[in-house]
Amino acid sequence: MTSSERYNFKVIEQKWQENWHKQKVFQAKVDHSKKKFYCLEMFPYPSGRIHMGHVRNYTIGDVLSRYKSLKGFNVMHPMGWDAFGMPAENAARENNLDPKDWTNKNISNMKQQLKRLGLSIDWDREISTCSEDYYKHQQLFFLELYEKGLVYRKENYVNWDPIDQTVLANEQVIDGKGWRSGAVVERKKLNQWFFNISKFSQELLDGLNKLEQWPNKVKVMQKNWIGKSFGCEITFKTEGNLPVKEIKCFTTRPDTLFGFSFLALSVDHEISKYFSDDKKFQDFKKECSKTGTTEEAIAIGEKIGFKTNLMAINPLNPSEKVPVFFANFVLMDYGFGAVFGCPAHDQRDFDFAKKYGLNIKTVVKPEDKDDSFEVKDEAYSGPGVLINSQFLNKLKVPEQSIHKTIDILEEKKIGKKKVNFRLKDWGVSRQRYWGCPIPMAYDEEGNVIPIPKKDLPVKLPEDVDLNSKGNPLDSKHEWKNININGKRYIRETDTLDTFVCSSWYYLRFCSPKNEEYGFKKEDIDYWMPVDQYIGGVEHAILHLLYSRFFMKALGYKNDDLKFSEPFEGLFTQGMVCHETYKDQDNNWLSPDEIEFVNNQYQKKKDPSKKVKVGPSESMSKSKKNVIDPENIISSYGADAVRLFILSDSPPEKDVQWSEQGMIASYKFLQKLWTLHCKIKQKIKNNISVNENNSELEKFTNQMVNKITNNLDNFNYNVIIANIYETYNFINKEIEKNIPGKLLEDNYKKILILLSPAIPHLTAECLEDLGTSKKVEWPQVDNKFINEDKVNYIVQINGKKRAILNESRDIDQNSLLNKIKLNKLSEKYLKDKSINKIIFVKNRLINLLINE
RNA sequence: GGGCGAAUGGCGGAACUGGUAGACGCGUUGGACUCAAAAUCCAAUAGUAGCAAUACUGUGAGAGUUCGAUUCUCUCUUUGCCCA
Repeated sequence: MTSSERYNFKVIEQKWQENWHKQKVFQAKVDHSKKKFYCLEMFPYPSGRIHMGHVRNYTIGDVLSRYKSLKGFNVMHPMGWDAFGMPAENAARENNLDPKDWTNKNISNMKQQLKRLGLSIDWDREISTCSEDYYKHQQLFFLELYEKGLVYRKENYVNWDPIDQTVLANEQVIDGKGWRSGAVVERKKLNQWFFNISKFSQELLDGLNKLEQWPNKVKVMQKNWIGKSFGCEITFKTEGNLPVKEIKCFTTRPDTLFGFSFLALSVDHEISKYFSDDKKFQDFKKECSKTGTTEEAIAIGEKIGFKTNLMAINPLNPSEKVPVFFANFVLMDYGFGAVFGCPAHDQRDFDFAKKYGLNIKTVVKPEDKDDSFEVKDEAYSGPGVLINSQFLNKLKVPEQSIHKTIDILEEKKIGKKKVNFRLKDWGVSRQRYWGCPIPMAYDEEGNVIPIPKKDLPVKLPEDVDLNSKGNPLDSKHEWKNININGKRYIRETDTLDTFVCSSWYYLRFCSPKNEEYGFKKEDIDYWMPVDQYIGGVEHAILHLLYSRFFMKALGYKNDDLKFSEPFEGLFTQGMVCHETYKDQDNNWLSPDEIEFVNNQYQKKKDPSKKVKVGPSESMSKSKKNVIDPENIISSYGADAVRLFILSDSPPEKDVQWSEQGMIASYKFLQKLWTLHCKIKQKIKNNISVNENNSELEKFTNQMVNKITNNLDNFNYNVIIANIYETYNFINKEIEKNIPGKLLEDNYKKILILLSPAIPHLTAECLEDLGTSKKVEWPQVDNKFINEDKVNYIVQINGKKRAILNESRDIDQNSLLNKIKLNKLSEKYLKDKSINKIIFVKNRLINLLINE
């Protein structure tokens, strides 16, 4: 392309993308002489088309990868596909396709789209979780974890969709109904496979402290999710007509034991076996199953109970006996499925006690109230002092009371100090076709046997009937019935949760082609851990916690793994938002259906219809406020899109999509090219002047400093501002006479500074200047950072009155003398005495005078 | 209800460990070019007063610490996210 032409992004972007591809510029190889940098963005689900969220995510990662690479790191920046999951199965069913074909077609389409963004990805490492090459290793990991005792099978409640005959994830239950069938979801017990993640609760919690480069909020979320609570296990003696002598409870508030007024059990508590013939209890149990399984549903739902004839004895006050209930708000997963109720100091217990007319005894008063304080309309759960609690009275709640009570209970051998975690084991069974088969089988008696490792992989069968009710694998008899060592078995037909696939993919990228095992030790020893992981904050808990667990599980009883945390650095980017539009009938409208005429929005085909503009929300198909990246890239080019998506907001915050902003970025690149042509001409003319123009050099060095700092701190929006600043400066500066060599050197440095954000245009410019060798990130010459002259702020009584440009490191008295020579002193200091002077070296001077 | 964060021009947002508030972009206004428009270029753009130099006010509200606070502390308001 010759300099006089308008910048043609279509030609140039394609040219460089091909160039990078042919020369394998981004191919990563283990090289122990260089420091590695593993940059990973969360891999996409192959839905068929990329969306703006991907553009933002991968642009951020690309800027980082390119920058690190220019800085001399050996960068690995891979990409793959989170390719198992329900959408493929649904799409396949609706359109009568094979999920595999559907997925692979989507992958190839999305790959093309990603390539058009000019990402510095090593495509030789591409992986797809639905390929046999990937999931066979996952099956082996499953067996390894099984051998280590980290995988087990148990009965558990699930959200069951009675129409689709399938298990639903919590997020697929909307208002208590199945998201697709609309059927009322039931709680059903199913045998499922579990990963023993709770075994690592403490480790997962402790590990967070080491993750210095993680956003604090993510660590806090994980900490809350793991939910370590410190409390006490108390054994209550019981009396009644059942052969039950005692019930174990876990509580975090043993100090309120004197306020004890009932004991509540989960309907699944072992005691429930004595009620199996009790019709009323069974009805009650059915009623309970209508409340969802989430903690929130339980908190909001009405509290109901079923009274037993048992009485529990307060261990600290044996004359006191309280009723034992089954209650819907007690979960078998928490503690022992039994809690003691103290209505005065827990709102849930309070509501329950009111409903069943139970005693409400106040045992904590706020510090500022006297001992006659009584809980009336709502429970009091704040801090204070214990009252009405005999020997526990006057203890401070919670600092003293909990520990002290536990000590007493331990002494009396009634209770035991105990730590409890909220984190539950990870149920990984899914009753679906399109997932990784679980390599297990059952004999005729239902005993479990792992599939022998030599028989792996358990391949997902093809040509299944997706329209069959329930799990399609169940009716695939020729696949299901197998023979191992001459004995008949039935395969496990559940497949693994797709979160399992994404829990170790970062390892696979290190050895994507390794046949024998999921990774090669020498590869992960070099590349792992991931130096920077980038993705949406919506994965703050599950995916990141599961990945952390998987790493620990692989390292369990295995000394080969040298690290336990997979992601050294984490960055969570914000979403891409757009205004929402509705017509008069409250139907969502997409941005292409409307236009802006005469200061108002109207429908394109029907200008008489008014359009309501709603708040800007994250782009989603349901609200139709999506912008298709492919169209945008076609109209404006990859560099322009990259520039815009980075420019408007800090990357960790949401960004507002703006067509005007997009156009501005596009125009700016045209201006940059025009400037490039001017500069090239100037270099060519090579004016030899003796003038020593150091302004350009100074600016360049300061900009190297600024952009480097901003890159290091993820201030990518500020980098774009720096790029604009640079343009503004140079565009003016080149009007001056600048020696050709000086101009060329500085301009090249600047192009390198811009290259992580806009790689195609800068590559073209560098080539146009005849740069052929590999470029490096420029160094800062500190003499340009610390200038000889400094702007001193002159304040009088704390108010800025002037700025004096004086020599660096000037002392207070010299500066004061300069001020006295200035007209400033005439105005402000005449006939006034200076009481005090505050002098900050190279910054400011503040004169305090009498008014 | 609990935890964490946020609040700066018309808008998105800058401001290093307390030291020139509003970088940069969008929008708006005026001008140049043009028969005209688009594109492009130049200039202005926190508010109030003033012809102006300039002065005063100003970072959600109120207090506090300080010579000096967008930045630190406390209270409140609004708002976002997570958990319930």
